[in-house]
Amino acid sequence: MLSCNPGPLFQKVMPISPSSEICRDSMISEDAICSLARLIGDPDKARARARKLASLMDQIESEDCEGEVEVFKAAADPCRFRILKLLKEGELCVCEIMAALKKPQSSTSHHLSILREAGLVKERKDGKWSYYRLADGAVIEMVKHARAVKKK
Amino acid sequence: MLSCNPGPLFQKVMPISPSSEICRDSMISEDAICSLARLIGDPDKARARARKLASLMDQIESEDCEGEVEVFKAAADPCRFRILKLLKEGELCVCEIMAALKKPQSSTSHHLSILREAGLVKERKDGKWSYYRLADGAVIEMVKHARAVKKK
DNA sequence: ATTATATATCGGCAAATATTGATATGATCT
DNA sequence: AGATCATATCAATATTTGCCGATATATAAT
Repeated sequence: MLSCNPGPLFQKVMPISPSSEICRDSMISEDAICSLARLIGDPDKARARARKLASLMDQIESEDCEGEVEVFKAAADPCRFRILKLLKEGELCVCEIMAALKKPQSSTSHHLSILREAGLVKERKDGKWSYYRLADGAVIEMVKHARAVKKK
Repeated sequence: MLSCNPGPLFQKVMPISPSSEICRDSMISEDAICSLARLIGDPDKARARARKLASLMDQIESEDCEGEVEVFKAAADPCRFRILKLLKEGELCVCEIMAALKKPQSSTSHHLSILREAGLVKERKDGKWSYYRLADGAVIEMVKHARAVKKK
């Protein structure tokens, strides 16, 4: 996989080796260390970079990101994104959303359940009707920034 | 599909019918009109609601949302989301990202290309190395709001 | 009670996406 | 030039996701 095996480059930055304290403390892999070998000629920089990478890796392993990913997944579909835009104007019942999207009832309901479980929309039952609305102002902000990203 | 066909409920809100000016002007479907029948006993409210829905539908048909959806799709994957978090701390080369994610080179490169094409990250070439960084502050803001959504 | 209505859920198929080894490209070093 | 290295792209497979008809559930009207 990694073509970056211990070789000439690696030898030159020996101060950072698999046996160094950076490796022991943070479980940083030999491959990772190895990739730092590109900083030839400056072992100090390489060491600093290894430390940084090590701390990033620790952070990544500890934090879970399933929640955020679920939110993005929910918004990452044309139908569901349109639903979010519809709901910006206020709450609507499934019937109306279905009509606006021109999708069958089962599809509409399914998309709504994904949005609901991800926390993007909230449901309010009233008799046999279900009304959906945006869960939070954060949803609108998120969409706004997504648009800003794409603008460039 | 729609069980909401012209029936007793529909008859009661006849003022809003497929032949009304709302229908003609905005291509609002009979199904949509029909779904408004739930506002029985208040044709004025129903008419207002039909107009609102009609304008929402027009808006939805005209605006394209592919850009935003592409941004969300790019962020909606655990690997790619981790990459975004990694890059919050500054630019990294593919080699380091690959090491931090513990994914093969081809996967890492592929994910980076998706992030790049969606506009979330930028690339800088330096010799044989490619350095990636977040494209914009808007990316961080977007992630922040996604987290806020999930917090509840 | 029976029927009609609004929504949710199931199930199977089709389309999209992720994964990864193999190969290609392009840069650097010897 | 030839070898090595970092990254990108290709191609085949595996997994996930969307779609929609059929069915289930629950509420309200008759």
